Amino acid sequence: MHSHLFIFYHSTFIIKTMQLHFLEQYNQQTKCLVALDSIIFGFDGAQMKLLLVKRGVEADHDTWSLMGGWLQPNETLQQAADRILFELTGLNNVYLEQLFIFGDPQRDPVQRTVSIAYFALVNVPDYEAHISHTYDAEWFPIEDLPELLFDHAEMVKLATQRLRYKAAFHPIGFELLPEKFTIPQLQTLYEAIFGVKETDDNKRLDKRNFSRKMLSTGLLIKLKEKQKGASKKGAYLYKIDTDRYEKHMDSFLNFVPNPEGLI
Amino acid sequence: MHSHLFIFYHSTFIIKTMQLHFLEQYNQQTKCLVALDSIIFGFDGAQMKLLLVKRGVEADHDTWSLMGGWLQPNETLQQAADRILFELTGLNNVYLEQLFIFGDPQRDPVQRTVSIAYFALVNVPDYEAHISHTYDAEWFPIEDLPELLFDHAEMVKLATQRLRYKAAFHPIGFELLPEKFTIPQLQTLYEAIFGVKETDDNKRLDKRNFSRKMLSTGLLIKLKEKQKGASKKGAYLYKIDTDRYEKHMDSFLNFVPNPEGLI
DNA sequence: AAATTAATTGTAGATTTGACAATTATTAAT
DNA sequence: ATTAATAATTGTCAAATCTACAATTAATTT
Repeated sequence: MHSHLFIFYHSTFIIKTMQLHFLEQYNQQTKCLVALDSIIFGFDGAQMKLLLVKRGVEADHDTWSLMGGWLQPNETLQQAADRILFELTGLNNVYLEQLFIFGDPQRDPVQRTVSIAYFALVNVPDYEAHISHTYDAEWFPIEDLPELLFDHAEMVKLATQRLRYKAAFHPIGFELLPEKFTIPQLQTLYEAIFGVKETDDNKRLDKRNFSRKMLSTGLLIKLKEKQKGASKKGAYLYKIDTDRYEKHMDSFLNFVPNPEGLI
Repeated sequence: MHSHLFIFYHSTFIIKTMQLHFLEQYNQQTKCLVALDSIIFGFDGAQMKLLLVKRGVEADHDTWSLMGGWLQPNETLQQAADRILFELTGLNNVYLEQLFIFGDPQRDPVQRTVSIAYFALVNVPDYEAHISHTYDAEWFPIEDLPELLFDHAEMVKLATQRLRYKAAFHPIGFELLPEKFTIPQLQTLYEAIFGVKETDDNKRLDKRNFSRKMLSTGLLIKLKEKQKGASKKGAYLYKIDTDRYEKHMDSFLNFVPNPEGLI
């Protein structure tokens, strides 16, 4: 069995014939439905969450699903992912990053479908009210997910790995926090990303080392305000230096000791 | 405009009706051709190369292409990528890693196609004779590529970035070398990955530091043999500790000083 | 025997890491 | 008003790693 390219190159037919064959080759090929499924991670200040919608289809009654939909004829993949997320949640201007393409022949029992998985990080409180009143998406603790549609659980697993990998070497996750945040909040986020519970005292990161490393990136701008209420002393608020962040996204620091074990 | 999931959840039709709508939804969706294109990097001891085939189609006469073909009905994406590479080159047992999916509506002028890009690393001399005598694929220096089909140049660019990123933090690229190799060969490979020419004396990596770092991974097994011919003294040959390599693929060491600038 | 070539190996200062606890600012309680 | 309680902030030191630097070694060629 040879691929079309191979056949073409060996072809000695005249141009017209080749062109015919050419189009035939295109038409003979099986076509697939192309879905886009987005894994939306959220952080509420303590826990990592995942945004899901309920798919009320008979075959998959009561099954929760990632933010999914179909690719339309005249949009790019990125546009499709953005549009679908907006339609399902009202979320806009979320940076969706391509994760992986899932295309097992049996992954969708109805019809052969390849699914392009995207993932994104958002701050839960910023959107919670909006989402829950208007749409049917809900946040679930990442530690306690319901059964998911098709291979969506596998997608979540891979996205979690990718998130941990990135977090271990890059200062990321600021999208998961409010615009103004404290260093302890940022540390709690990092611990949540790596599945360290607040009670796991021995697994928590060292405050001194974390703070030192994070500040050494030069990406955080210290504000004069302090966070009120969360603690008696109050922690200084920081915001991110957006310009520097864009440029130094790929600056590399091990934020997690011995990441080999964690990833 | 609402996605199918959204519509379903709001539907109050009875089950039968829903099921009808459900299938209709599937059928209404546009289907795409799904292509797989593989970027095959090679190394001949001095230069990074890219494996291309000539696509003899009228519309793209004399245009070189990545190793591409169509997804067949009953194969996984990985199987399809493996099969296509085998059909075009005879190469077998090559580790193809998923890179990205390209799906611009206009990327294929004939018909809407999404293309899943894979990339792989192979040792040129191991396969050169085989490939060039039997198939129509050819190696090109990465620095001097011909015009490529569709968005294949973009794919190559992204694959190069990914390769550099990985090489900067992981001991990789052994697939690009013969089974037995020397440290200087490995260093030349690393320099080639980052586009450092042998004449760029100031950009070359430091021999002492590179050797120390690479050996500190514990992945290299020193053999008693020396490489003959390449130099008067002769360099010791090494092989890779495959078991350790599989386990420690993700061990992290900066192999390139200041990688931020390079990636 | 000498010259040539490329491989191999070493070191010292600077930087970063990781493992450790004391101090400080604020609020709540007495 | 004083004290207790809570969580934030900050510091140090030894070990490991990084970087920038050049001399020595093993073989071949002259």
